[in-house]
Amino acid sequence: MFDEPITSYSNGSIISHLLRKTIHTKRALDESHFYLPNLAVSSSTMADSSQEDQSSISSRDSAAESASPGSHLSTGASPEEDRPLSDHLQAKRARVENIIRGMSGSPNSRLHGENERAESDVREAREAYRENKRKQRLPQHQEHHLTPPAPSNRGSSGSKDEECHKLKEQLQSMQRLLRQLQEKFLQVYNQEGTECEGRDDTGAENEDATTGKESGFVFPMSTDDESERTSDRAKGGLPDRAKTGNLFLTHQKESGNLQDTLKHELCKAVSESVDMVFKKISSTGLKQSPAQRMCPRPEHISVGADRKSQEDGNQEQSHTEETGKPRALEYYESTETRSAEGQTEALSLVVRKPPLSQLSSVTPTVKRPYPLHHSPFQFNYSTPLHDSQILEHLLKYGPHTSFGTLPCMPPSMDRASPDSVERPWDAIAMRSKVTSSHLAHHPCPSGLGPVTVDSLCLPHVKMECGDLQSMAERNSYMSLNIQEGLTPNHLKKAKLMFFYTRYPSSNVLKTFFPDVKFNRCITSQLIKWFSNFREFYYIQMEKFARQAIVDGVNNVKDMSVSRDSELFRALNMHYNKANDFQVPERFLEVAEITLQEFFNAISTAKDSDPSWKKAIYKVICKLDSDVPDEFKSSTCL
DNA sequence: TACAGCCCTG
DNA sequence: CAGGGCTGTA
Repeated sequence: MFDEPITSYSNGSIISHLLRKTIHTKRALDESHFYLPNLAVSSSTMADSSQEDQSSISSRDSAAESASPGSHLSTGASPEEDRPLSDHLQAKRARVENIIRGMSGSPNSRLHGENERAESDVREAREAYRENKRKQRLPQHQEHHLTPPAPSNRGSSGSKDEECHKLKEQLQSMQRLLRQLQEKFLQVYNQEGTECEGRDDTGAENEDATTGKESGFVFPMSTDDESERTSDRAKGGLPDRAKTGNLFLTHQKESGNLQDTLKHELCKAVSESVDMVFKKISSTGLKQSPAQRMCPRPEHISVGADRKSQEDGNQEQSHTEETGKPRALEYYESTETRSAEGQTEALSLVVRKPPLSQLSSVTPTVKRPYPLHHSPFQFNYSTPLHDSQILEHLLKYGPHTSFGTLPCMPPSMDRASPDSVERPWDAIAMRSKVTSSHLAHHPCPSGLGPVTVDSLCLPHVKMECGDLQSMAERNSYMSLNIQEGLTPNHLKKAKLMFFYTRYPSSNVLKTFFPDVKFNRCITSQLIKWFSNFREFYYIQMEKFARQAIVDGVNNVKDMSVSRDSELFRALNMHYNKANDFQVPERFLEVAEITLQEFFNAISTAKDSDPSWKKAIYKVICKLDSDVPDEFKSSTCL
């Protein structure tokens, strides 16, 4: 039954696979193949994931990253490949049991209605289900290169042992539930089989050939495409059957419908059970040191390879399934269902939530050998503070939903960036940069178009749906109210103020940046800005003055500055790039005076004096005019 | 000594 | 645009 490379299937597809196989063999299955002696794999996997957190995170991280996990898994060169196949199967079975258990808490689950045998377990699962409702669909974390040593060997804490024990028990109960589910499924199927007489074999094979290919390896999550198909079947199922005209078709539809429904439930349950496990583990991990909290390598490392291997076996299916599938769902699939052979437990599918200090060691090294369009966003990186809320929201409701429901998010911030492109992995690198340095000190509100992105130092960062970028912008918006730093809007405002004042005093700055919490650093930065503005200004003046002299201009009166002149265009481009500000006439006058000063100085060879410009500066600094009061408003821009 | 401002550099 | 060095000034 398991002689085919089942290990290359994803954890999601394994469910379909098991079901399909179960049907196909019609109870010929020996339970002992399925039900393995102990839970050593899964429990040790659990222990290992947390335990590795304690001991060898950084080294293993780097090793995992450099080891190109994709090829590692797809080629089957892993040492785990040599492990008894039963280990994987058992672990996966445990995982499925976990899923089934989660389903038992779902009101929609009717296929496995009575679970008296595992009543207490079900209750526990329900509680866990409720507990983790809010965290469902978190990206999962897989550990493919685990080498599971005994937790006690490395002195894991007692609470962790306890957690592992609990999880072990849960897994056992889930195994039982899975068996029940399989039996149920078989019952239903065989009922239909007898009804449909000799069709059974054909139907089973057909199931294998069609349904299996069609949806057996991905979760039929309620995408438009899939739900449409499902509802079609639901609509057509019973009536068709009554017609008896096409019993074969009827049977197919019903099985497909049932299977779809079942898989849909399983799909939901996967997220929930994974979240449940993660929650348990993370709660344990919080007691550890920051370094220990570092989780094993993120799941996405293997995703590309997994996907590839999966597609190798199910190319037609993948193509048909993926068209019209929301990105978010694809992402979940990619993380959930495309695990490879080492994937043993939901436990290891953990979202890392290290403290900020861990960011630099986590994010920059991530590589992703993954088709660009397959992963809309990555949330495996750390999620401090409100980011985590945003991520949670995204994970719960998908990337296309509004953030308006988030209490901390003004509804207006919900729009996605227009220039978003699918570059999820760049987004990873972006995030570390943004979080570690720029967002904190240079929050950047949107509204400046490309400037915004550049100012955030995100020139190569493109995010599908604008999720991450808009997230960054939301960060900026929120910071805008805190005003612990200067924003690009402040810079823009300062540049416009330069049209009035070239040498603003500290008091002027404080007056005209009332929304800025001034300290020595901020003041220096603002002063530096104006210093830079002046620098550019004078450089332009000198350049044009010299050019005029080269061009043979003799009379200083020929040196004028109008809105048509090149000099003005250069200055306007610098200080008023958007050209949405009417430059005051006074600035033209000052510019003209400055240009003439330079012209005179250069024509009289004063520029031989190293400090010849100082005299000009002395003149120009007296030409400042008052900045309009409109600039005092913090919302003027 | 502290600070503002300029210059140079990246 | 920012950082750092340098200079002039109070």
